[in-house]
Amino acid sequence: MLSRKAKYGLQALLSLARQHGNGPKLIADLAEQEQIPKKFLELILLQLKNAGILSSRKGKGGGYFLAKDPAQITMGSAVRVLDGPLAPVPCVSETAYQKCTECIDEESCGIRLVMKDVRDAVAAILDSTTLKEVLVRSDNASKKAKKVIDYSI
Amino acid sequence: MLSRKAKYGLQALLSLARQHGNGPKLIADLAEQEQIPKKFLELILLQLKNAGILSSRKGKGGGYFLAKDPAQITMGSAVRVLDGPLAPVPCVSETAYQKCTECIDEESCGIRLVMKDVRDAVAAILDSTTLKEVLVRSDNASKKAKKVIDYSI
DNA sequence: CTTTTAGTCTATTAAATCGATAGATAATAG
DNA sequence: CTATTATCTATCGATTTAATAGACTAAAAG
Repeated sequence: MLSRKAKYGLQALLSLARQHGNGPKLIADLAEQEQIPKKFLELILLQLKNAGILSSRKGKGGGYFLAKDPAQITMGSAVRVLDGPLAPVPCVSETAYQKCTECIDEESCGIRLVMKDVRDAVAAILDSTTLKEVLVRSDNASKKAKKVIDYSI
Repeated sequence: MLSRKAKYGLQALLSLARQHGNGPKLIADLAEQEQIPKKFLELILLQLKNAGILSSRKGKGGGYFLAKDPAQITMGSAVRVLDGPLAPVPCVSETAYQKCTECIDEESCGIRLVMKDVRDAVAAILDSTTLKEVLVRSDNASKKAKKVIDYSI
């Protein structure tokens, strides 16, 4: 399950991606537009900044902006920053592997075998999907919905 | 992330699947063999029973056993019982759909589009993997490991 | 060089969830 | 009836989550 924090973070990233190139955006504006508690959003943005996904400028004309191109930022990287590893169990995580304390034979653990498949499937999707792609897909979906309405007139 | 409860539950199910047909197994035995706190395991097994995955008998000669054949019980069904929906966000759940309160246009929500893919991928794996298959895969992995050892003698 | 602007840091809180435990109760076999 | 074994209800402490508060720092403007 995606935490509220991660969801807020993704919303903010997508909003920043949409206006990428038009200078920084204020936390306050972002909070209002996306309906996110401002103080909570501060922490989230800071975390994304510390992870190298966002950059910021202080003072007048300041705010937050993407540190890289929207096509260079994956959903997977953002989720990992905000919610931790994608793997359902630590013993199949590629980025934060941890051995099961009680598991005797990791190689033949059935749960592990299945959960490894799950992790790989999730990672394949999230690590290959960039903010740019999400915007495109979202726009296509809007357009499609609009078209349906147009036809119905 | 898989909860400890779900992990314990899957361990118990796999153990029961392995000796399916040989009568019921005591909670106490299961708890000891799988190194699970007995009282905690009671609740887990009960939950699986109420979901129709396990059956039980009280009194002497009693215990827990699978309600269906191991090839009829999927990992997905067990995880849903113990950890709830597979979907990372409720608005893409097939079994427990809930609308996002704040989301204006669900159809074009980028986060939703991606998370729907994630849900589908996870569900495709877990809903198609049965306890029986997990046992087979686990045995194959053990055999393979053993073979490596044999060769090395 | 002072004021305003806007991000940064540290701490705290309330509520929810998680993992686990305790003890009483109900059903079944012999 | 008695021993056995699952079932129910309640509770507990620890952790995590979501959110808030307030002081601090850096940059820009005048």
